[in-house]
Amino acid sequence: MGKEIPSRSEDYSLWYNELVKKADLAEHSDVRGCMVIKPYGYSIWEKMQAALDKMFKDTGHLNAYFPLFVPKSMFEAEEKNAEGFAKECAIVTHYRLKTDPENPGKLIVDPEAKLEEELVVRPTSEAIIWNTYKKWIQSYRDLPLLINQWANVVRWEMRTRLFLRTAEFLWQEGHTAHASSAEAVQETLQMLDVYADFAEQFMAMPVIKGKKSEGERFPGAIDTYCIEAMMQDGKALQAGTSHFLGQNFAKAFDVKFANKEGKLDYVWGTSWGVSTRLMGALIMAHSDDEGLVLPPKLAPIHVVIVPIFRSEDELNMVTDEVNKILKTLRQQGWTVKFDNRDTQKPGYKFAEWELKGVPVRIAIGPRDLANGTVEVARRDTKEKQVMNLADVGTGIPKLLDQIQENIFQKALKFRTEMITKVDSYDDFKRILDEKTGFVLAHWDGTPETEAAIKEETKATIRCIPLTADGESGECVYTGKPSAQRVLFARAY
RNA sequence: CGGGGCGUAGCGCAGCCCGGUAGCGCGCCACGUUCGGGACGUGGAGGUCGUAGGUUCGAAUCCUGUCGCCCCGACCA
Repeated sequence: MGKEIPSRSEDYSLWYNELVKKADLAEHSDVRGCMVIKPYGYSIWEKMQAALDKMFKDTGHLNAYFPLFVPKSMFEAEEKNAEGFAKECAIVTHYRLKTDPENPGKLIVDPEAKLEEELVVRPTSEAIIWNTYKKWIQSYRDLPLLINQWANVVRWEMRTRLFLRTAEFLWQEGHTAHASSAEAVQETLQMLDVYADFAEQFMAMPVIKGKKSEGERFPGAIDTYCIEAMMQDGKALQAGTSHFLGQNFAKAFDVKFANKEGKLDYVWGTSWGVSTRLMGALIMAHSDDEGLVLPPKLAPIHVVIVPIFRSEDELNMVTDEVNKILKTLRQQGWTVKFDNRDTQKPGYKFAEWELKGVPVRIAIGPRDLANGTVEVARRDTKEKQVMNLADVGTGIPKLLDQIQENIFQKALKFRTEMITKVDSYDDFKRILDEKTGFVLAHWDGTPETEAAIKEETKATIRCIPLTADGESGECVYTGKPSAQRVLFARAY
């Protein structure tokens, strides 16, 4: 009791918020705009980190760590980047507090402890990292430099939402330096692929790869690529970005290298990142009115076993059988939880583990012991089946695979249905209002048109898809020529 | 920053308009009955009513200030 969440149809936003809290993923802290990520939520993040970290290392990257603070003069070196983030920076101006002489027991900022130069709490780390790279790079032999860092960043957002937009969030940011433009572009696209693979294979969330329009580009980048996902309420979510920085940061921080011909040149850069926002994406992509639906590859608990018993004797008999199942499944590397609490009834446990999105539940009681079976329930479809005890070792892993695949296919089907081609502005607006989702439309390529459409419809260009069909046409807004359709949507 | 809402027991809330011994549900503790889809009974513990000041014989309640959080909007690589 008391764990019900509102339905998606009733109030999607409320459903999301309540789900995050009731499933023990995160909660608001008393610090404005900041959240506490609770153990269950954090363990999902750790799963994401582990998978991504391996992918980064498999593509030749190494982890490092750079400071949280960026001196203001360093921060402002790359002008566009600084300008882009200026409005949402937290600044450290002092380094000491002291007792308030007029208010004993309270502290005030010590005016005598003012920093000579303010420190910006990093909203992103290009500045501090490129400032460092200057010292690390002299020759083409030092390139490519392939670094990633796992860190927290702070962006003073006016309005926040758990996981989707918080004032402080966790992420990874890759920062690489290369000897040629082509190589840097290749890196940018490679990491975009890594993100897309991660989203689809681990999160079971289909994404569309594309390039951002000028207006949505990362400040300081030449090109920003992204993966865009579709949420169940028809809104898009940017799930990851990969930037080709050109020589912008190298020039701002004077990072030059001697090439094979002995001539000095600025290095070419990339940066790319995904954040705890992926948690929000994961939740909104799959979950239902009963709670979380987690893809097995990211579920902290793959299988929960709920014993059915009336007496201690019955529990003991069930436990003997459960121990065998635990051994079998754990040997295969699955995380299995045996929920043998005698303080909650089975029905309560069923509901609770459904809320938490555990992919497979096994119930086993006296009836099963007599028949040599277990009851197996899958979270994604809520279907139950009776499985012979002897088959558990092969049947459960197979089922987990099926669930991973089913979740992805379901999301893919939904995403496909939520893409609509439109050829007139009337249709464009109607689809956005009535059907929602992605709208594929022709655009004349100008920032003015993009801004006007955004102003009138709140839809933004999510991306210019990389898999363009090459179909030319006329801009839905101005009627001017367009080389290809771009993807519009209202977005988080 | 504009608009709205809320700070009262661990959580969710009522009480405030109309000042007079601080309540309800869930949770928690104990015991018993229960246990294959969110159990029930009985008893019990738990609150400086965000905070500072004012009015009053008396303030959760009225007044003033202040802090914080949430929601909607603007903003958001």
